[in-house]
Amino acid sequence: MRMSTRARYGLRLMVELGLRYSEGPVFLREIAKVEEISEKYLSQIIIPLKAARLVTSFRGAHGGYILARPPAQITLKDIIETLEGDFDLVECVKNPETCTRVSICVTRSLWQDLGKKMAETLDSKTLDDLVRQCKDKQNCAMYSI
Amino acid sequence: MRMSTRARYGLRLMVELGLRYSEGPVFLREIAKVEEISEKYLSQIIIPLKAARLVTSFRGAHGGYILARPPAQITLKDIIETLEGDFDLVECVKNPETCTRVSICVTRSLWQDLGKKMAETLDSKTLDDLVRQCKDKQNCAMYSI
DNA sequence: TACAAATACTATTGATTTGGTAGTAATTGG
DNA sequence: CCAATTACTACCAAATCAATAGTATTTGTA
Repeated sequence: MRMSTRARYGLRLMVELGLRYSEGPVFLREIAKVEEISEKYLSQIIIPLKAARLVTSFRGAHGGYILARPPAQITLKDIIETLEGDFDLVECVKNPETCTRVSICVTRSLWQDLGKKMAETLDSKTLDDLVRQCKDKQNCAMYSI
Repeated sequence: MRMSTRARYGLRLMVELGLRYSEGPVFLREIAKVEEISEKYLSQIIIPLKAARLVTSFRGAHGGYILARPPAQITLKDIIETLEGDFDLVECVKNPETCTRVSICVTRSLWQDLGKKMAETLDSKTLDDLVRQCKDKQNCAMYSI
């Protein structure tokens, strides 16, 4: 069971945006360089983050991206859910009508519980927690330029 | 984020074996019928469960499968881990040497935490919990024959 | 001992998802 | 006007998923 690179890269992207939140819009190129991720790929990953209103973009010269709100107001659940989809581990959790066995199946509630637990765990942490950790390390990517 | 059908079918398979644990070996054909899953596919899924010593098989006429130990002694973590792989959500959790950024990356510990939480959640439940739920429902698959 | 019924093993396959790349269009500050 | 940036569309190779097919092996029993 692995997290997709979309979610992994996207989270790193958000951490970088969090580190520079007070400095205004950041070029994707810089983040790509610092995080050693393809800029083209990051530009794909950031689309859903924009759509979810976690990130705001500015086009044209001196454009860039900035968090739509302070890192402390963005939970990791917000981010992962946007990039990885919801935490309904099986289809029948959200759409019970897609399975004829829901009334007799005891596994459904397990998947429901597990998904809820994952969501809770991620909802209890904010982007700011990661940003602070990064700053505490003193050697996080953005500062090593 | 979805659980694979391997894990979903495999768990249902294990619940059925749990329901009949006291009755000796069960034919895969019967479980396939009751759970409405392809017998051929189930025969693939049960291989890792056997390898993990969660299930014991008997070949030949009047063969079948039976749980290797009582349902109360099999956690759901045992089952899901066997079918879905470990709970290391990113490669670097288990193999830090595969990423040059582990020393500066703050996302690694998050993935580690989340994986651990999932494992804990599943480790706190046993197959017997699901078997009991099924029996309580009075209408679980094995009883509806 | 032959046979039927079951598991064990090996290979294949179509569909989907993943993890990107490439190229062009649109926007905008200077 | 131009350079720099985001936005959009299309494409693609590789891996994974969800099976299916067929054959081999084992074994209780008639």
